[in-house]
Amino acid sequence: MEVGLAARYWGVGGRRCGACGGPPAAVHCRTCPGGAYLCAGCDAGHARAGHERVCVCEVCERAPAAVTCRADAAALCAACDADIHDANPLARRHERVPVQPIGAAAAPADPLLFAAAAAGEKDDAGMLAVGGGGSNNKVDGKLDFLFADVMDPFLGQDFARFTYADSVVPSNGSSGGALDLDFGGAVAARPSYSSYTAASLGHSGSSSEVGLVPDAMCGRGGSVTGGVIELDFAQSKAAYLPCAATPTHSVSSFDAGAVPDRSDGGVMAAGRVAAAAPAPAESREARLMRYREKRKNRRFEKTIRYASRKAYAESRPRVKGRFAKRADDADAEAAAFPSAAAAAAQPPKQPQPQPAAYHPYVLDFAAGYGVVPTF
DNA sequence: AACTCACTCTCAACCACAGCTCGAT
DNA sequence: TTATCGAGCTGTGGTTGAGAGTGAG
Repeated sequence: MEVGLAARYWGVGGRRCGACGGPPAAVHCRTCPGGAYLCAGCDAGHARAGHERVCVCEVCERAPAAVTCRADAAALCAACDADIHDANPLARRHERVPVQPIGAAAAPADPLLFAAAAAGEKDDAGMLAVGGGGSNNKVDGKLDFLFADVMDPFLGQDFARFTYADSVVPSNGSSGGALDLDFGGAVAARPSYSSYTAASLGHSGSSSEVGLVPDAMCGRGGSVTGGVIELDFAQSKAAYLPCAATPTHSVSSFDAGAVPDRSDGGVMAAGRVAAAAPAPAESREARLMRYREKRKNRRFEKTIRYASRKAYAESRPRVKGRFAKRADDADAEAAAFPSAAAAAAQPPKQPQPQPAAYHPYVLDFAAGYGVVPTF
């Protein structure tokens, strides 16, 4: 990546508040002559005056946000939007909507927050609810979002809200050791660990290119202590998890982006993160840095959560791509697929040429019915 | 400009079943 | 409180067909 582009992505040289010159600008006031970049503190007066303001691009922090990307949960200026979303086909599919002024009237103002909540999406609804614990101050709640105090609890997490990314795997329904975020009791969202599997965690057990998520991350055998996930791979899946043989998995939250780096806000116990309130001590820069790091490390490859199921699926007989009953259940097979059974019963007119990748264990059931063991 | 046709590309649905979850006992 | 049981759910991959998109005529 070019230096200039990297500088933009990492927010180097973000705008300072045009009013006080102190903290980084968080909003851009359209009402002020020529526009004004304001920090949170200085923005309060403009808010009271009813000025029309939009948040600053969360990537470059140098231009007013033009669009809101729901998949990235970020407001981006036009240039950053183009850079980020032209990067690959998946990114191009991100749904983006024009950013709305902060003071705009309630409901559909920011689809990222409000439309999603209305649609009943738990994670986004959680973002809304976290704003002030079901805040009765709507304006403040939105400002909190803009200043990352709402979104931040999610910045360190990869949620299933990246619903347009191919790598997303719905978290399973377990509640055991899964990371449940309980933001003031308003919502319990389950993270998807898909984005930091292969590279971040260093687990790549499958023969394919996909990442492998250890089951311990998915509800069993995990513990969270002090921002570090300690995975106990000896607890389960030792039989088939390739990574189980090297149980030295202690992943820092920075590396994995899986656990919010909170020293004051969240109470982590028994695999449950209770972040009752945003962490005021953590700077916006740090949180944005973590968000960008996570986005940078995002993986779009398909993620395998259960290696055993993959192995079974690969070894399972198929009919036209669909799973079929086991080959040893021949009678049931004949009943289910009489044409195939009849064809199989016919002696071959000519010896069938063996495919290039012929495997002695491949059973050819009427051309197209095969058992492909992977062991 | 509007329409048809052929072709390419994308993506959801389908299937069986081991393993998991969770409520009941 | 703990253990056990069983019903129901989840996730896995290759193929296919429907639908969208595109370009030529």
